[in-house]
Amino acid sequence: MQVRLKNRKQQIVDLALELLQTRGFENFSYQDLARQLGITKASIHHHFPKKEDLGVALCQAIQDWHEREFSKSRAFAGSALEKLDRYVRGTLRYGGCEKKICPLSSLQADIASLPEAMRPALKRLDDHELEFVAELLQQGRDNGELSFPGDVRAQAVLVVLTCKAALQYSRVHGSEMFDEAMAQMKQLMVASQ
Amino acid sequence: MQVRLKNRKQQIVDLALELLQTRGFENFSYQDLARQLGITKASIHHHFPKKEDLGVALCQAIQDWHEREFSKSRAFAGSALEKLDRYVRGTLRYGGCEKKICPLSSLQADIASLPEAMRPALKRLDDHELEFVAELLQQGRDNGELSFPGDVRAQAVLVVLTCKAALQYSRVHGSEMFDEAMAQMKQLMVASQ
DNA sequence: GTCTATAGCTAGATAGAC
DNA sequence: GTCTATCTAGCTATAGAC
Repeated sequence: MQVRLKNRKQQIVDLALELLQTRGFENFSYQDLARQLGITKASIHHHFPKKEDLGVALCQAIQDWHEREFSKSRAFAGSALEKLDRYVRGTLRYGGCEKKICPLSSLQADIASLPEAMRPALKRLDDHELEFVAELLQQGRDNGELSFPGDVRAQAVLVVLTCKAALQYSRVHGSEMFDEAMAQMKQLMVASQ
Repeated sequence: MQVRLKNRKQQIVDLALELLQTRGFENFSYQDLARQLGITKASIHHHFPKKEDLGVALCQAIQDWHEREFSKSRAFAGSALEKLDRYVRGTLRYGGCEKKICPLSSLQADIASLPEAMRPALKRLDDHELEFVAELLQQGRDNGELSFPGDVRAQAVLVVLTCKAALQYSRVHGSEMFDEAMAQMKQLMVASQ
């Protein structure tokens, strides 16, 4: 029935997103999805004929997540530092635990093997995120909460890059490394110049 | 003959390292290696019976590279900033071009699927690299070239993380993003406090 | 050291019954 | 929408000839 179709599709996307963050796009299979959902591979193929189709749906799901989170942040009546904290502890992680990295980092790592259709989507998602963080930093610098030299965009690149890599490292070295990196980053942006 | 054995083994490791940096450990096969070297899969298995054995050899090769590069840097009579530049443009890249990321980042991304034997090796390699960069930053702060708040180790984490992520991003967004991130990072370390 | 041949498995994907 | 059955292709790995 139509109702279950949507639910099932959503279940598949949710699980695939989790496997993307823990194992990478090329390192989970329709078999993995089928087993964990209690259905067969053929059923997954019914919803997403090719894995590439699933990949595109994953990008769309991330896009939706971004849009929800970014507009929540814009509506949130807090300081730039608080918003940045919410980004670091929430948005960036996509409901993540210690074993999950950012789904965009995961896709970047597999870029050479990724289906062609996913690459422009990935680039757009990265750009969208950078734009959002740049907006945050701009606000913070304007009202004096943050201080850093140079271009806002360049600093946004630095912040986003650090967050992503910190998630990747913390999977190998423990979450203290994530906290250490975030604390140092913050110190640089309130102490500099 | 013994002489060719060593050469062949080295050829395999060199090529595997390149594929590790471009595609990831789980995304190249003995078939890929065999094809590009003009031999058969069975021959690769002669040198590295299991893929895990090849993986361990890759870690060892990276370790050797680190040791060579780090001691060259220590012997180099330049400023801390110059040494940092050499790290960013040379050591970090492992002979890399625009399509290659750091081999350690690549292994981190695949951590969940990696053979058990490679994980402690990966952690040790990361730590070794962090130690080296911390040493550089310490020297730079001591002689007044660099200035940054907080712990040297924490700043080293920040620098290394940024470099690694910048390589990953630049594969998707072009090398200008790498340059932009490095420039901003440097600005923060000479301008702050 | 390199080869042919092959085992055993898993991947993505499709056809067709229900 | 989900199933069984099946296909093709790729993977890691091994045995044994040369």
